[in-house]
Amino acid sequence: MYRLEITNFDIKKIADSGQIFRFDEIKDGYFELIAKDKLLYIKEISIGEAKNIYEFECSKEEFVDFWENYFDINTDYDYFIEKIDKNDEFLQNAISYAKGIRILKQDKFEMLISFIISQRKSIPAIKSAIKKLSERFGKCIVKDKYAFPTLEELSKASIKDLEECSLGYRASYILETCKYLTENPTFLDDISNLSDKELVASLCKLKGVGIKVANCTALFGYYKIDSFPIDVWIQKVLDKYYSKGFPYERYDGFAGVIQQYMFYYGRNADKK
DNA sequence: GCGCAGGTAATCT
DNA sequence: AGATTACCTGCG
Repeated sequence: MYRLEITNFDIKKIADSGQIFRFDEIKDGYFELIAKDKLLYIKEISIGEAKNIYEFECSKEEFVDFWENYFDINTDYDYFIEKIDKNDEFLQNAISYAKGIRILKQDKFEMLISFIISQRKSIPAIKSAIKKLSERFGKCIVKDKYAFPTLEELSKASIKDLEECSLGYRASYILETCKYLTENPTFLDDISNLSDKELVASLCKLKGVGIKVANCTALFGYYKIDSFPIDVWIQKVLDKYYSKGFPYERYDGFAGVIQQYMFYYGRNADKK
């Protein structure tokens, strides 16, 4: 057990923020998360004005070794929030609603495949496809819980196997991407040294990866927090509130954090 | 029953 | 370059 009292950290919002598909509230205030070959349960103890308290069902060592970095605990999100334009009404609303979201440091390969799957799918459908894929090709962590498959594991899948995981036309995208990565085993690591722009361009070379999927992979798999993925929700926000242009320069270096606040608020609160 | 969902690639103007 | 369209499947 490891208890944490912390600001700008809200598990429920993070689980529902669209950056992760393997994080669920399985009972009220009780969460299940699968990352790499780790399974973690988290209990919400209290949600406060400033700080929230959580109990992580793991040792302090495991938390410090892995989860602290994974949850981006040591980044000062107040710094980002203070930089937001006080006169920007939409962003101020978004912040008060979405405060608590952090950018998780997830696995590159998992993010790439997950966001290839995500196209033209609703979140429940994405989650269900990833679950099937993991159960079929990933390692068993404990009974009924499976890790996301590694490249080696997923490469064993035939097009038929993949289609059976409700992937539809995305099956060939995943097959070809796995094939390319097997032939170029250091590709995903090598491109991490590139500039954000070159990283996204490199990812776009993969079959089934366009600008949106590449940006999501960069933001959530490479922690390139300046990436600003534009999906239908963000596009709606941009059209409605920033028809004269969004001030990207102002948020240079952390636009992805702002994007997450905008997305969460736009999708969950600012409907229509 | 049927339109559409956190897009991409191919094929047009 | 920019606009249009097919694409699998599951959920509402």
